Amino acid sequence: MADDGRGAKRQKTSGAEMDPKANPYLAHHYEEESNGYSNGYSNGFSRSKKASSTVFDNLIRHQTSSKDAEVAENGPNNAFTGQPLSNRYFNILKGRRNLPVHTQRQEFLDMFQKSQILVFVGETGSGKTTQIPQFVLFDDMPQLQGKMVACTQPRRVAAMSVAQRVANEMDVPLGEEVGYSIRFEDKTSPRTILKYMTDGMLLREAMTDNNLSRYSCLILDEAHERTLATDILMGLLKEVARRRPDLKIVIMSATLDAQKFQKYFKIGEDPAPLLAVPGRTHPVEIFYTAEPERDYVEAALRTVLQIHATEPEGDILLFLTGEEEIEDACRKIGLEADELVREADAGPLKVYPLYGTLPPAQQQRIFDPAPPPHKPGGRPGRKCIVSTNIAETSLTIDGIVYVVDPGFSKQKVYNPRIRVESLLVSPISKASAQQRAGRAGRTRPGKCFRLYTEGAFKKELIEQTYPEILRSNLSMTVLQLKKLGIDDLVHFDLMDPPAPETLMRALEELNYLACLDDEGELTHLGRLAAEFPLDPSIGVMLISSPEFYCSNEMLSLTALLSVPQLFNRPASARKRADEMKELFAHPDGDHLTMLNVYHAFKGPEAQRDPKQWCHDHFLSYRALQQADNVRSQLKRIMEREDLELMSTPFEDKKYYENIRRALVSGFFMQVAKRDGSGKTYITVKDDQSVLLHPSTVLAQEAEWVVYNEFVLTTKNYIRTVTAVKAEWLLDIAPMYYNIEDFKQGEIRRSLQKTADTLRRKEALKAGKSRK
DNA sequence: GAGCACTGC
Repeated sequence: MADDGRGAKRQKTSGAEMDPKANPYLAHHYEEESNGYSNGYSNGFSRSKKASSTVFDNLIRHQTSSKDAEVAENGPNNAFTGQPLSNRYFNILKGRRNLPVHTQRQEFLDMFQKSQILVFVGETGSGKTTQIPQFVLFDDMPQLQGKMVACTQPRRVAAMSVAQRVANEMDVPLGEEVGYSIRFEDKTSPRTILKYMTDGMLLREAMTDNNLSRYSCLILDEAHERTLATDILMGLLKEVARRRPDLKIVIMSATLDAQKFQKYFKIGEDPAPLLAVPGRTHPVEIFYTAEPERDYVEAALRTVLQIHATEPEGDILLFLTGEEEIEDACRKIGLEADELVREADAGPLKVYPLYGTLPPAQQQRIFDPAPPPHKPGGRPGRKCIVSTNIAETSLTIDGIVYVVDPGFSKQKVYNPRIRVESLLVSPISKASAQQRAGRAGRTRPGKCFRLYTEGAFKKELIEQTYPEILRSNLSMTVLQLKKLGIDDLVHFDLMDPPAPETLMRALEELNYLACLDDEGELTHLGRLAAEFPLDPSIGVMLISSPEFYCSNEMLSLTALLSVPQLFNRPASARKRADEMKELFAHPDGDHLTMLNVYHAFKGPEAQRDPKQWCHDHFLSYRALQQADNVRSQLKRIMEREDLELMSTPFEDKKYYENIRRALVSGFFMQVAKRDGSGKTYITVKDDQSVLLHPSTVLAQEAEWVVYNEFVLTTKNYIRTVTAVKAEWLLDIAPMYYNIEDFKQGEIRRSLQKTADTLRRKEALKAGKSRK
């Protein structure tokens, strides 16, 4: 179909695109509309043909009222598609009109129309995440602009489930007018006008489109969570708002911290306008323990079973800290509950684990209804969800009446002095505890059992968890900011600026990696590294790998390093699991072992029944699948950037050596040297005394090792280690291994010795060749 | 002799 023909036809027939020229308020947008956006829109065109006119014909952008929107929502046809609205739609609509946000729709519109930036505070149950973006749609009419409204979420599951919910509310198939976009999955189409996405995804988009020009309105949800991506986006949006006066911004938050957001987004000297909507939650009765609990997992299990045995109907939500703890607890609760059924005639109890790395299908199971009684009239069944922090915020599960809160979660902590990021089980904040308790009052009055004393709550818990930006290694963030075109990092306006030392560390690290030059400017390598969703050191390693003839292998390894735990080691079968791991072990280290696992996984034997094969070999099928996913994403980027994919032939005796050398090209700052002849190692430059993690396959003899991570538990461990040679360090990272920069000691002596030997060898060679 | 919450076109 010819372009001009389509354009003419659209004006007459597409309701959503109805004669923009006739509307003086839209005239200036007409030109934009004929670029790009119209391409795919014509595909879905026949659908909207039936609607010869729509409610939007009579509305003026940014001048609508809540009444207008309500009339539009009342149908009988869908305002955006022209299709007749379903019965389900009208049923859901009734519920939506009962949400607290609904009563303030006009107030919201007034503020939205008046101000470029708006802070919106809605407590849980206010309906803000689902309703506000829809309020925006009816007034902002992105479909007439060829633009979209985006609503960011810190987590993938939330983006997916909210998008599904809103698609239902708007009576459209998910992925059409309403879609979502997360890593590995873009469920949107050219028709999409409302897109839920992860905050990280929007940040990624900002790197290629610094003005975020595809959007007419950006809604940052759950801003109070202060994820790294949210914090950077907020700083960025302040700048984009200046460059794009047409862009509307809504910051949504759940807590009392609203003033901080208002002040940060001040317009001139005035704080950004604020709209607060009360939540709708039922009262939650809080119980504390009289004495501190020694073993919180054990106490949690006891509490769950007690609730099941004695409390009236209602589902249970238990917060624990990690995957294994959760799986373990689920098994134990299941067993004990069966006993309760047999011995005390308790109702059936279904136990579901919930954590981020769980496959989506299994995550969905938490929404299954509670089991019915064993026999008619018997004691009611209930479900118990054992979850990480993921259930604390975005993911809401209706029907929860009892919350068990041991008061811990795994949190990232960063120590800039020794440049170590680690996960630690730490006490939660008061805000978190309140959030957790609130989960019990979604559908009716509930109870929250805190497994700590009231005194501990009041005196020991901090008010708010520190924002992530203050707890992270910022090398990737700094690289992203550079890529986003932020040159002056020191004056980039962040809500909570990180310590100067942390920034300096990041700049220094990027300089060593040659991602930034001595002036702090992005280098070609830095620009490339920013294209990869990887830590800069790993990105650099991958980019350099063609020089070591092993980019195919490094692609696999990089993918493996960015997914969770590969090796399963269930408490019940540790010995078997270790034996299986031995099958893949490479004497030179864990990186090579992981690579062996991946190759075996992709081999014909495993591929006959990969799930079973993984199970038999105590490997995480999910992790390997995820690695495969990551690998293809990284491969696409490699190809796009013209980085060559190659391998050293497996028969070549340099096959593994090349891989180990390539490891050094990225990990040269994560190197440790054996201390004398003992078991301890010393990290290069930071002089930390560390031990090889007991999970390593590496024999203790290795003089020098590169390590993937530092694990702080009972002792200082380095995990995932591979043996390297001192001469490679000098050869591959001469800038970092400039011997004069090292203080006197074992490491310097050893490097010096290596350098001397190398020089003698060179001299010998030169002498020989002269003869 | 041990433990990865959350995210990334």
